[in-house]
Amino acid sequence: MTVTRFAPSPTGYMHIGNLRTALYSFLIAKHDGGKFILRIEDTDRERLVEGATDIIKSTLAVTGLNYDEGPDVGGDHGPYVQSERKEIYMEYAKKLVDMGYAYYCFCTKDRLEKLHEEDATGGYDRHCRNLSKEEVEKNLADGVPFVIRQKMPLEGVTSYVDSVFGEISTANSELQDQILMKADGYPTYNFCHVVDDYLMGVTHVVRGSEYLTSTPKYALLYDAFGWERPTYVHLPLLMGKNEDGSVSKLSKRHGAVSFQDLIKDGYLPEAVLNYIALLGWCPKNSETEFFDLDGLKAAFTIDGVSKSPAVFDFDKLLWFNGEYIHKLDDVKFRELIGDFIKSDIPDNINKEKMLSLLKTRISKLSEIDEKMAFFIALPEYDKELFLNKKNKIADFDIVKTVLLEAKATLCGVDSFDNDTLFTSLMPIAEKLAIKTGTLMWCIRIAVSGMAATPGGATEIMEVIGKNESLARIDVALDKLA
RNA sequence: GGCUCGUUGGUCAAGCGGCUAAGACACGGCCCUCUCAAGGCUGAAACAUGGGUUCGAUUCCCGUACGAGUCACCA
Repeated sequence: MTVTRFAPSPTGYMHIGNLRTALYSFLIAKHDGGKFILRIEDTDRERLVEGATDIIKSTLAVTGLNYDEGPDVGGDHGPYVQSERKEIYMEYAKKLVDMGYAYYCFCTKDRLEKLHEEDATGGYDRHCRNLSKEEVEKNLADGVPFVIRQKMPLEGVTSYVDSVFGEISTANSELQDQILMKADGYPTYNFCHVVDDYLMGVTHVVRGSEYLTSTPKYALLYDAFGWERPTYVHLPLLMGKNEDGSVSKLSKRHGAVSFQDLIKDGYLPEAVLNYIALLGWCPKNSETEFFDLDGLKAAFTIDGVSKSPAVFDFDKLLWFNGEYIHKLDDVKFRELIGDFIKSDIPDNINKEKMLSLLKTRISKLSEIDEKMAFFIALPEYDKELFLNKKNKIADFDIVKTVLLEAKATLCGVDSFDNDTLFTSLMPIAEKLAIKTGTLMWCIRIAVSGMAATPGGATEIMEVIGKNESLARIDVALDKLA
């Protein structure tokens, strides 16, 4: 059975790149009907951020990436928080020492720093690699602080096959005797993720390509323990576009790059998920780009993952988001938009009508206030706005005539709905021998004060009601007087 | 700097030895229209570069350039 995991460290917000890793990891498991595990990697005690784990969990929850095993869900391989597994790692590390694949190192941080100053590219000089058994025992007995390092082979080459990038080979001489267990008794990522992945039965290790070159070290660990190596699936990086046109790893300076920032900005989780699924992966033989989670589960295969980094394009995300919003039914839309409406809506406004007018004209929920402002209050505008070449409105006389006629007609209309308004006003066009466009242009400018509006003149009047419509026409007439 | 990986239009990308080199976003034009949006049609726009291999290379190999990643008691 395919078993994958998402193993974030709780150091803050949920980066969109992490979310994509979680998504792909989830999809690889679920495409095969396998299991998806959440594991919290909190071994760096200094970078821990309060509440970060909750953000991770809630993000997975709202995106539907439900895990079969994990903290607060349980499972046969718990605990799922690494700080609660501390003893396990020490046990396995000692096993490695006994087998000759690791060793105690008593070098102080000061010594390491000095080493680095002398030769910045040299790395650790393996000073403790060949300490005698007696020396080690004595130090241990004396309580000298220690770390445990992996004993890398000095010669030869280590290779592994990545299912996205193919065979990756590294000369063992490139490999540092990396630290497995830190002086504080906690393991490093380099060690504990291997132990946990094995113990939890993870078959596919899915992670960003920044691990591509360190994976040989992990493969060596599997070999040392005599464990079968997992399938490695490294994902292309997510990039952001810089102002000077260059690209670099997607980060805060590129804009809102955490999932919660995006949501706060009015993006829909479904749209975000759909968009990031397509960053670095392409479905086989699909003519649509629209996928919900079930669609992704069915379509996702590893051979569709690309090797080259993908630049995050906010324009396309925005387009996707707009598409998702437009497809919402009105009830759902009203529910979602509620949190984003900050302004007070006066009683004269037909809120439902207004929102359905706006629904197809916004691309993210946060645009709502700005887009509906003119319904609430007539904006300042200049009478020049009435002039319009396309409708052959070259002077204000015709505008005035139209508005006077419209006012007269409107006063006698009681039912201010779109259809009634339209059929009531149309005779004016006939009477004045002008086009519908010309007639409605004048009225629309008067009731909106804007050159471009969501909806036509009659729809706007339906929203703002009779009194307000007439009042706005009077304002226009005043301007033209 | 060493090592590793990558390179198809501005962006996401299909392609897996022979194609007029798909599609999507963004951009331009036209249509529709009660302005806008949506929708329909349409246009411009790409195989980094030099060598091979081959009857034939975007596709395979090597070099170059460019880009990225990585070289922590961080993950």
